Amino acid sequence: MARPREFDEDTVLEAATQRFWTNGYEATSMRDLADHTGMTTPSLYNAFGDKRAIYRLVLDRYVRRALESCSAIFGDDDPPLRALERYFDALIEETRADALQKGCFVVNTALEVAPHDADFRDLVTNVFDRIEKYLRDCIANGQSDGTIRTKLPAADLARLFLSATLGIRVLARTSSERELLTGVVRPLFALLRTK
Amino acid sequence: MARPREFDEDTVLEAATQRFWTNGYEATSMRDLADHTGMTTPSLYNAFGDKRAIYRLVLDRYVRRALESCSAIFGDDDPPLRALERYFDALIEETRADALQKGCFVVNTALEVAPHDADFRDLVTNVFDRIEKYLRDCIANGQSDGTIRTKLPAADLARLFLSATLGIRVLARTSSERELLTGVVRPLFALLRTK
DNA sequence: TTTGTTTTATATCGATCGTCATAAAACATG
DNA sequence: CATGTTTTATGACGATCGATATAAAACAAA
Repeated sequence: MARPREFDEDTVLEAATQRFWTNGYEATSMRDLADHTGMTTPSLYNAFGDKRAIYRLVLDRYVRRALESCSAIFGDDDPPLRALERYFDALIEETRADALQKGCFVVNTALEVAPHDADFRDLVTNVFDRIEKYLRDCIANGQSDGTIRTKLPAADLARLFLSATLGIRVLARTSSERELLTGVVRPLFALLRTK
Repeated sequence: MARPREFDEDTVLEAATQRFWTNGYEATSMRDLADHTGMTTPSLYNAFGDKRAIYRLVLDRYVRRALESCSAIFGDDDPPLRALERYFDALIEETRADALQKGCFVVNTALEVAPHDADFRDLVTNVFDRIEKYLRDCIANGQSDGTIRTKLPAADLARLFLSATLGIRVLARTSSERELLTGVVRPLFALLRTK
Protein backbone atom coordinates (compact mmCIF):
# COMPACT_ATOMS: atom_id res chain seq x y z
CA MET A 1 0.00 0.00 0.00
CA ALA A 2 2.84 2.41 -0.79
CA ARG A 3 3.73 5.47 1.25
CA PRO A 4 1.62 5.79 4.39
CA ARG A 5 -0.45 8.88 5.15
CA GLU A 6 1.07 11.25 7.64
CA PHE A 7 -2.26 12.72 8.77
CA ASP A 8 -5.13 11.45 10.85
CA GLU A 9 -8.21 11.56 8.66
CA ASP A 10 -10.61 12.22 11.49
CA THR A 11 -8.51 15.06 12.85
CA VAL A 12 -8.23 16.66 9.42
CA LEU A 13 -11.94 16.36 8.67
CA GLU A 14 -12.78 17.81 12.07
CA ALA A 15 -10.52 20.82 11.42
CA ALA A 16 -12.05 21.31 7.99
CA THR A 17 -15.50 21.11 9.53
CA GLN A 18 -14.67 23.89 11.96
CA ARG A 19 -13.48 26.20 9.17
CA PHE A 20 -16.47 25.65 6.87
CA TRP A 21 -18.87 25.73 9.80
CA THR A 22 -17.65 29.03 11.22
CA ASN A 23 -16.77 30.89 8.04
CA GLY A 24 -19.03 29.35 5.42
CA TYR A 25 -18.23 27.88 2.02
CA GLU A 26 -17.20 30.92 -0.01
CA ALA A 27 -15.19 32.58 2.76
CA THR A 28 -13.10 29.45 3.33
CA SER A 29 -10.26 28.94 0.83
CA MET A 30 -8.37 25.76 0.12
CA ARG A 31 -5.24 27.43 1.49
CA ASP A 32 -7.12 28.22 4.68
CA LEU A 33 -8.10 24.57 4.94
CA ALA A 34 -4.50 23.55 4.34
CA ASP A 35 -3.25 25.86 7.08
CA HIS A 36 -5.74 24.63 9.65
CA THR A 37 -5.44 20.95 8.82
CA GLY A 38 -1.65 20.90 8.65
CA MET A 39 -1.84 19.50 5.13
CA THR A 40 -0.83 20.99 1.79
CA THR A 41 -3.47 21.74 -0.82
CA PRO A 42 -2.28 18.98 -3.20
CA SER A 43 -2.55 16.51 -0.34
CA LEU A 44 -6.10 17.67 0.33
CA TYR A 45 -7.01 17.22 -3.34
CA ASN A 46 -5.35 13.83 -3.45
CA ALA A 47 -7.03 12.59 -0.31
CA PHE A 48 -10.53 14.06 -0.53
CA GLY A 49 -11.12 15.70 -3.92
CA ASP A 50 -11.89 19.32 -4.70
CA LYS A 51 -13.31 22.01 -2.44
CA ARG A 52 -16.95 21.12 -3.02
CA ALA A 53 -16.26 17.44 -2.37
CA ILE A 54 -14.55 18.27 0.91
CA TYR A 55 -17.45 20.47 1.98
CA ARG A 56 -19.86 17.69 1.13
CA LEU A 57 -17.73 15.19 3.01
CA VAL A 58 -17.55 17.15 6.25
CA LEU A 59 -21.20 18.18 6.02
CA ASP A 60 -22.26 14.55 5.61
CA ARG A 61 -20.13 13.71 8.62
CA TYR A 62 -21.81 16.46 10.62
CA VAL A 63 -25.29 15.38 9.53
CA ARG A 64 -24.60 11.75 10.43
CA ARG A 65 -23.69 12.71 13.96
CA ALA A 66 -26.53 15.17 14.33
CA LEU A 67 -29.11 12.62 13.24
CA GLU A 68 -27.55 10.00 15.52
CA SER A 69 -27.99 12.47 18.35
CA CYS A 70 -31.63 12.93 17.38
CA SER A 71 -32.12 9.21 17.12
CA ALA A 72 -30.67 8.78 20.60
CA ILE A 73 -33.09 11.33 22.02
CA PHE A 74 -36.25 10.14 20.30
CA GLY A 75 -35.31 6.47 20.07
CA ASP A 76 -34.99 6.09 23.81
CA ASP A 77 -38.03 4.83 25.60
CA ASP A 78 -38.45 8.10 27.42
CA PRO A 79 -42.00 9.42 27.56
CA PRO A 80 -42.65 11.76 24.60
CA LEU A 81 -42.75 14.92 26.68
CA ARG A 82 -39.46 13.99 28.29
CA ALA A 83 -37.90 13.36 24.86
CA LEU A 84 -39.01 16.78 23.64
CA GLU A 85 -37.57 18.28 26.80
CA ARG A 86 -34.24 16.59 26.17
CA TYR A 87 -34.34 17.74 22.54
CA PHE A 88 -34.72 21.41 23.40
CA ASP A 89 -32.43 21.22 26.41
CA ALA A 90 -29.69 19.89 24.15
CA LEU A 91 -30.40 22.61 21.58
CA ILE A 92 -30.25 25.38 24.18
CA GLU A 93 -27.18 23.99 25.88
CA GLU A 94 -25.37 23.66 22.55
CA THR A 95 -26.29 27.23 21.71
CA ARG A 96 -25.13 28.52 25.08
CA ALA A 97 -21.78 26.77 24.68
CA ASP A 98 -21.36 28.05 21.11
CA ALA A 99 -18.85 30.80 21.86
CA LEU A 100 -17.79 31.08 18.22
CA GLN A 101 -21.42 31.46 17.13
CA LYS A 102 -21.17 28.70 14.59
CA GLY A 103 -24.88 27.97 14.82
CA CYS A 104 -25.96 24.86 12.90
CA PHE A 105 -23.86 23.69 9.95
CA VAL A 106 -26.95 22.50 8.09
CA VAL A 107 -28.83 25.77 8.56
CA ASN A 108 -25.78 27.73 7.46
CA THR A 109 -25.63 25.52 4.37
CA ALA A 110 -29.34 25.98 3.78
CA LEU A 111 -28.88 29.72 3.44
CA GLU A 112 -25.54 30.03 1.71
CA VAL A 113 -25.16 26.99 -0.52
CA ALA A 114 -28.51 25.24 -0.95
CA PRO A 115 -30.27 27.98 -2.95
CA HIS A 116 -27.96 27.52 -5.94
CA ASP A 117 -26.89 23.88 -5.58
CA ALA A 118 -29.50 21.17 -6.01
CA ASP A 119 -27.45 18.45 -4.31
CA PHE A 120 -27.06 20.43 -1.12
CA ARG A 121 -30.66 21.56 -1.27
CA ASP A 122 -31.72 17.92 -1.31
CA LEU A 123 -29.47 17.17 1.63
CA VAL A 124 -30.84 20.07 3.66
CA THR A 125 -34.44 19.26 2.80
CA ASN A 126 -33.86 15.66 3.79
CA VAL A 127 -32.42 16.62 7.17
CA PHE A 128 -35.27 19.01 7.90
CA ASP A 129 -37.81 16.39 6.91
CA ARG A 130 -36.26 13.80 9.19
CA ILE A 131 -36.19 16.13 12.17
CA GLU A 132 -39.77 17.09 11.47
CA LYS A 133 -40.71 13.41 11.39
CA TYR A 134 -38.97 12.73 14.71
CA LEU A 135 -40.95 15.59 16.23
CA ARG A 136 -44.24 14.58 14.60
CA ASP A 137 -44.00 10.94 15.66
CA CYS A 138 -43.01 11.91 19.17
CA ILE A 139 -45.90 14.35 19.52
CA ALA A 140 -48.36 11.87 18.03
CA ASN A 141 -47.19 9.24 20.52
CA GLY A 142 -47.76 11.66 23.37
CA GLN A 143 -51.23 12.41 22.11
CA SER A 144 -52.01 8.70 21.91
CA ASP A 145 -50.97 7.92 25.46
CA GLY A 146 -52.58 11.08 26.80
CA THR A 147 -49.45 12.77 28.11
CA ILE A 148 -49.84 15.47 25.45
CA ARG A 149 -53.32 16.85 25.83
CA THR A 150 -53.61 19.27 22.94
CA LYS A 151 -55.81 18.16 20.06
CA LEU A 152 -53.92 20.23 17.51
CA PRO A 153 -52.63 18.17 14.56
CA ALA A 154 -49.23 16.65 15.33
CA ALA A 155 -48.17 17.63 11.79
CA ASP A 156 -48.76 21.32 12.50
CA LEU A 157 -47.08 21.16 15.87
CA ALA A 158 -44.05 19.41 14.41
CA ARG A 159 -43.68 22.11 11.78
CA LEU A 160 -43.88 24.79 14.44
CA PHE A 161 -41.29 23.01 16.57
CA LEU A 162 -39.01 22.66 13.57
CA SER A 163 -39.40 26.32 12.68
CA ALA A 164 -38.68 27.32 16.27
CA THR A 165 -35.57 25.14 16.14
CA LEU A 166 -34.37 26.82 12.95
CA GLY A 167 -35.15 30.22 14.40
CA ILE A 168 -33.05 29.49 17.46
CA ARG A 169 -30.26 28.41 15.13
CA VAL A 170 -30.46 31.77 13.38
CA LEU A 171 -30.37 33.64 16.69
CA ALA A 172 -27.40 31.54 17.79
CA ARG A 173 -25.41 32.92 14.86
CA THR A 174 -25.80 36.53 16.04
CA SER A 175 -25.58 35.78 19.73
CA SER A 176 -25.26 38.72 22.09
CA GLU A 177 -27.52 38.76 25.11
CA ARG A 178 -30.05 36.69 23.22
CA GLU A 179 -29.55 33.56 25.23
CA LEU A 180 -33.04 33.84 26.57
CA LEU A 181 -33.89 30.91 24.37
CA THR A 182 -35.74 29.27 27.19
CA GLY A 183 -38.33 31.97 26.59
CA VAL A 184 -38.82 30.61 23.11
CA VAL A 185 -39.32 27.07 24.28
CA ARG A 186 -41.53 27.69 27.32
CA PRO A 187 -44.69 28.54 25.35
CA LEU A 188 -44.15 25.48 23.17
CA PHE A 189 -44.51 23.18 26.15
CA ALA A 190 -47.41 25.21 27.46
CA LEU A 191 -49.02 24.54 24.10
CA LEU A 192 -48.62 20.78 24.49
CA ARG A 193 -50.17 20.88 27.94
CA THR A 194 -53.35 22.75 27.00
CA LYS A 195 -56.49 20.94 26.00
CA MET B 1 -22.66 70.53 -10.71
CA ALA B 2 -20.43 69.05 -13.39
CA ARG B 3 -21.25 66.02 -15.52
CA PRO B 4 -24.63 64.53 -14.71
CA ARG B 5 -25.06 60.90 -13.71
CA GLU B 6 -26.31 58.60 -16.41
CA PHE B 7 -27.88 56.09 -14.03
CA ASP B 8 -30.94 56.12 -11.84
CA GLU B 9 -29.75 55.60 -8.29
CA ASP B 10 -32.84 53.77 -7.14
CA THR B 11 -32.77 51.39 -10.10
CA VAL B 12 -29.10 50.63 -9.53
CA LEU B 13 -29.52 50.05 -5.80
CA GLU B 14 -32.49 47.81 -6.45
CA ALA B 15 -30.48 45.71 -8.91
CA ALA B 16 -27.58 45.48 -6.45
CA THR B 17 -30.03 44.44 -3.74
CA GLN B 18 -31.28 41.58 -5.87
CA ARG B 19 -27.76 40.25 -6.48
CA PHE B 20 -26.62 40.41 -2.86
CA TRP B 21 -29.97 39.11 -1.63
CA THR B 22 -30.06 36.06 -3.89
CA ASN B 23 -26.37 35.17 -4.01
CA GLY B 24 -24.99 36.51 -0.74
CA TYR B 25 -22.04 38.78 -0.06
CA GLU B 26 -19.06 36.59 -0.93
CA ALA B 27 -20.61 35.03 -4.01
CA THR B 28 -21.40 38.42 -5.53
CA SER B 29 -18.47 40.15 -7.22
CA MET B 30 -18.13 43.81 -8.11
CA ARG B 31 -18.08 42.81 -11.78
CA ASP B 32 -21.34 40.96 -11.26
CA LEU B 33 -22.82 44.08 -9.72
CA ALA B 34 -21.55 46.14 -12.65
CA ASP B 35 -23.11 43.76 -15.17
CA HIS B 36 -26.50 43.75 -13.49
CA THR B 37 -26.64 47.47 -12.76
CA GLY B 38 -25.43 48.58 -16.19
CA MET B 39 -22.62 50.51 -14.58
CA THR B 40 -18.86 50.01 -14.68
CA THR B 41 -16.97 49.09 -11.53
CA PRO B 42 -15.18 52.47 -11.29
CA SER B 43 -18.55 54.20 -11.48
CA LEU B 44 -19.84 52.01 -8.66
CA TYR B 45 -16.83 52.85 -6.52
CA ASN B 46 -17.15 56.54 -7.32
CA ALA B 47 -20.85 56.67 -6.58
CA PHE B 48 -21.24 54.38 -3.58
CA GLY B 49 -17.85 53.34 -2.20
CA ASP B 50 -16.37 49.88 -1.93
CA LYS B 51 -18.13 46.51 -1.93
CA ARG B 52 -18.83 46.48 1.78
CA ALA B 53 -20.24 50.00 1.66
CA ILE B 54 -22.57 49.05 -1.18
CA TYR B 55 -23.76 45.99 0.70
CA ARG B 56 -24.40 48.11 3.75
CA LEU B 57 -26.22 50.69 1.65
CA VAL B 58 -28.63 48.26 0.03
CA LEU B 59 -29.15 46.34 3.26
CA ASP B 60 -30.05 49.56 5.07
CA ARG B 61 -32.45 50.32 2.28
CA TYR B 62 -34.03 46.89 2.62
CA VAL B 63 -34.29 47.19 6.40
CA ARG B 64 -35.90 50.60 6.19
CA ARG B 65 -38.65 49.26 3.97
CA ALA B 66 -39.11 46.10 5.98
CA LEU B 67 -39.50 48.01 9.22
CA GLU B 68 -41.88 50.45 7.54
CA SER B 69 -43.96 47.46 6.52
CA CYS B 70 -43.93 46.22 10.11
CA SER B 71 -44.84 49.65 11.39
CA ALA B 72 -47.77 49.76 8.98
CA ILE B 73 -49.07 46.44 10.24
CA PHE B 74 -48.66 47.02 13.96
CA GLY B 75 -49.19 50.78 13.90
CA ASP B 76 -52.65 50.48 12.43
CA ASP B 77 -55.46 50.50 14.89
CA ASP B 78 -56.40 46.96 14.01
CA PRO B 79 -57.13 44.73 16.98
CA PRO B 80 -53.96 42.91 18.12
CA LEU B 81 -55.04 39.50 16.90
CA ARG B 82 -55.89 40.97 13.50
CA ALA B 83 -52.46 42.64 13.32
CA LEU B 84 -50.72 39.36 14.08
CA GLU B 85 -52.84 37.72 11.41
CA ARG B 86 -51.78 40.34 8.88
CA TYR B 87 -48.16 39.94 9.96
CA PHE B 88 -48.06 36.20 9.30
CA ASP B 89 -50.26 36.42 6.21
CA ALA B 90 -47.76 38.85 4.71
CA LEU B 91 -44.88 36.60 5.68
CA ILE B 92 -46.47 33.53 4.14
CA GLU B 93 -47.56 35.35 1.00
CA GLU B 94 -44.09 36.80 0.51
CA THR B 95 -42.61 33.33 0.94
CA ARG B 96 -45.05 31.80 -1.51
CA ALA B 97 -44.22 34.43 -4.12
CA ASP B 98 -40.47 34.04 -3.57
CA ALA B 99 -39.74 31.97 -6.66
CA LEU B 100 -35.99 32.71 -6.49
CA GLN B 101 -35.89 31.58 -2.87
CA LYS B 102 -34.23 34.75 -1.70
CA GLY B 103 -35.65 34.38 1.78
CA CYS B 104 -35.02 37.39 4.02
CA PHE B 105 -32.04 39.63 3.31
CA VAL B 106 -31.49 40.28 7.02
CA VAL B 107 -31.57 36.60 7.95
CA ASN B 108 -29.18 35.79 5.12
CA THR B 109 -26.88 38.51 6.43
CA ALA B 110 -27.25 37.20 9.98
CA LEU B 111 -25.79 33.86 8.92
CA GLU B 112 -23.18 34.82 6.35
CA VAL B 113 -21.84 38.23 7.36
CA ALA B 114 -22.84 39.06 10.93
CA PRO B 115 -20.74 36.37 12.67
CA HIS B 116 -17.48 38.01 11.62
CA ASP B 117 -18.50 41.66 11.26
CA ALA B 118 -19.55 43.60 14.34
CA ASP B 119 -21.30 46.38 12.41
CA PHE B 120 -23.60 44.00 10.60
CA ARG B 121 -24.15 41.99 13.75
CA ASP B 122 -25.38 45.14 15.44
CA LEU B 123 -27.67 45.88 12.54
CA VAL B 124 -29.15 42.38 12.55
CA THR B 125 -29.55 42.34 16.32
CA ASN B 126 -31.28 45.69 16.17
CA VAL B 127 -33.75 44.52 13.52
CA PHE B 128 -34.57 41.34 15.44
CA ASP B 129 -35.05 43.33 18.63
CA ARG B 130 -37.44 45.74 16.95
CA ILE B 131 -39.53 43.00 15.43
CA GLU B 132 -39.61 41.24 18.79
CA LYS B 133 -40.79 44.48 20.40
CA TYR B 134 -43.56 44.93 17.83
CA LEU B 135 -44.73 41.41 18.58
CA ARG B 136 -44.41 41.79 22.35
CA ASP B 137 -46.31 45.07 22.51
CA CYS B 138 -49.00 43.73 20.23
CA ILE B 139 -49.47 40.59 22.29
CA ALA B 140 -49.43 42.54 25.54
CA ASN B 141 -52.13 44.84 24.16
CA GLY B 142 -54.25 41.86 23.26
CA GLN B 143 -53.85 40.45 26.73
CA SER B 144 -54.87 43.79 28.23
CA ASP B 145 -58.07 44.11 26.26
CA GLY B 146 -58.91 40.44 26.68
CA THR B 147 -58.79 39.44 23.01
CA ILE B 148 -55.72 37.30 23.74
CA ARG B 149 -56.65 34.97 26.53
CA THR B 150 -53.41 33.17 27.29
CA LYS B 151 -51.65 34.19 30.50
CA LEU B 152 -48.21 33.26 29.20
CA PRO B 153 -45.71 36.13 29.38
CA ALA B 154 -45.89 38.34 26.30
CA ALA B 155 -42.06 38.40 26.30
CA ASP B 156 -41.88 34.62 25.90
CA LEU B 157 -44.58 34.57 23.25
CA ALA B 158 -42.87 37.33 21.30
CA ARG B 159 -39.61 35.39 21.30
CA LEU B 160 -41.40 32.29 20.07
CA PHE B 161 -43.13 34.26 17.32
CA LEU B 162 -39.83 35.81 16.28
CA SER B 163 -38.13 32.41 16.22
CA ALA B 164 -40.96 30.96 14.17
CA THR B 165 -40.58 33.87 11.76
CA LEU B 166 -36.86 33.25 11.38
CA GLY B 167 -37.50 29.54 10.97
CA ILE B 168 -39.93 30.21 8.14
CA ARG B 169 -37.30 32.43 6.56
CA VAL B 170 -34.84 29.54 6.68
CA LEU B 171 -37.35 27.17 5.12
CA ALA B 172 -38.11 29.74 2.43
CA ARG B 173 -34.49 29.54 1.29
CA THR B 174 -34.72 25.79 0.56
CA SER B 175 -38.25 25.86 -0.75
CA SER B 176 -39.54 22.72 -2.43
CA GLU B 177 -42.92 21.45 -1.35
CA ARG B 178 -42.46 23.09 2.01
CA GLU B 179 -45.02 25.78 1.49
CA LEU B 180 -47.13 24.31 4.25
CA LEU B 181 -46.15 27.27 6.34
CA THR B 182 -49.71 27.77 7.42
CA GLY B 183 -49.14 24.65 9.48
CA VAL B 184 -46.44 26.47 11.38
CA VAL B 185 -48.62 29.44 12.13
CA ARG B 186 -51.85 27.66 13.04
CA PRO B 187 -50.69 26.39 16.45
CA LEU B 188 -49.35 29.86 17.27
CA PHE B 189 -52.81 31.34 17.07
CA ALA B 190 -54.26 28.40 18.91
CA LEU B 191 -51.80 29.23 21.65
CA LEU B 192 -53.06 32.82 21.87
CA ARG B 193 -56.65 31.62 22.16
CA THR B 194 -56.14 29.17 25.01
CA LYS B 195 -56.52 30.19 28.65
C1' DT C 1 -15.08 80.33 -24.49
C1' DT C 2 -12.49 79.23 -20.67
C1' DT C 3 -12.17 77.05 -16.12
C1' DG C 4 -13.45 73.80 -12.67
C1' DT C 5 -15.86 69.74 -11.24
C1' DT C 6 -17.84 65.34 -11.57
C1' DT C 7 -18.87 61.13 -14.09
C1' DT C 8 -17.61 58.25 -17.47
C1' DA C 9 -14.82 54.33 -19.87
C1' DT C 10 -10.42 51.88 -20.62
C1' DA C 11 -7.08 49.34 -18.93
C1' DT C 12 -4.82 47.30 -15.41
C1' DC C 13 -2.79 46.72 -10.72
C1' DG C 14 -1.19 43.14 -7.17
C1' DA C 15 -3.41 39.59 -4.53
C1' DT C 16 -5.76 35.63 -4.14
C1' DC C 17 -8.71 32.13 -5.94
C1' DG C 18 -9.25 26.81 -7.14
C1' DT C 19 -6.53 23.53 -9.18
C1' DC C 20 -2.77 20.82 -10.88
C1' DA C 21 2.01 19.23 -13.07
C1' DT C 22 5.99 17.54 -11.35
C1' DA C 23 9.07 14.94 -8.90
C1' DA C 24 11.06 13.54 -4.57
C1' DA C 25 9.98 10.67 -0.44
C1' DA C 26 8.24 6.55 1.90
C1' DC C 27 6.40 2.48 1.96
C1' DA C 28 4.98 -2.85 0.11
C1' DT C 29 6.09 -6.40 -2.88
C1' DG C 30 9.11 -9.07 -5.75
C1' DC D 1 18.13 -4.43 -3.89
C1' DA D 2 14.84 -3.32 -7.55
C1' DT D 3 10.08 -2.21 -8.85
C1' DG D 4 5.56 -0.29 -8.27
C1' DT D 5 2.36 2.53 -5.80
C1' DT D 6 0.83 6.19 -3.03
C1' DT D 7 1.65 10.42 -0.47
C1' DT D 8 4.34 14.15 0.07
C1' DA D 9 6.14 19.14 -0.94
C1' DT D 10 7.43 22.73 -4.34
C1' DG D 11 5.99 25.72 -7.45
C1' DA D 12 3.11 27.62 -10.56
C1' DC D 13 -0.93 27.70 -13.88
C1' DG D 14 -4.90 30.75 -15.74
C1' DA D 15 -8.83 33.00 -13.87
C1' DT D 16 -10.87 36.10 -11.10
C1' DC D 17 -10.93 38.93 -7.06
C1' DG D 18 -11.43 43.99 -5.08
C1' DA D 19 -9.81 48.23 -6.15
C1' DT D 20 -7.55 52.31 -9.00
C1' DA D 21 -4.75 55.27 -12.09
C1' DT D 22 -5.70 57.73 -15.96
C1' DA D 23 -7.83 60.61 -19.01
C1' DA D 24 -11.66 61.67 -22.01
C1' DA D 25 -16.56 63.29 -21.76
C1' DA D 26 -20.27 66.23 -20.07
C1' DC D 27 -21.96 69.53 -17.61
C1' DA D 28 -22.09 74.49 -14.51
C1' DA D 29 -20.08 78.76 -13.58
C1' DA D 30 -17.13 82.50 -14.94
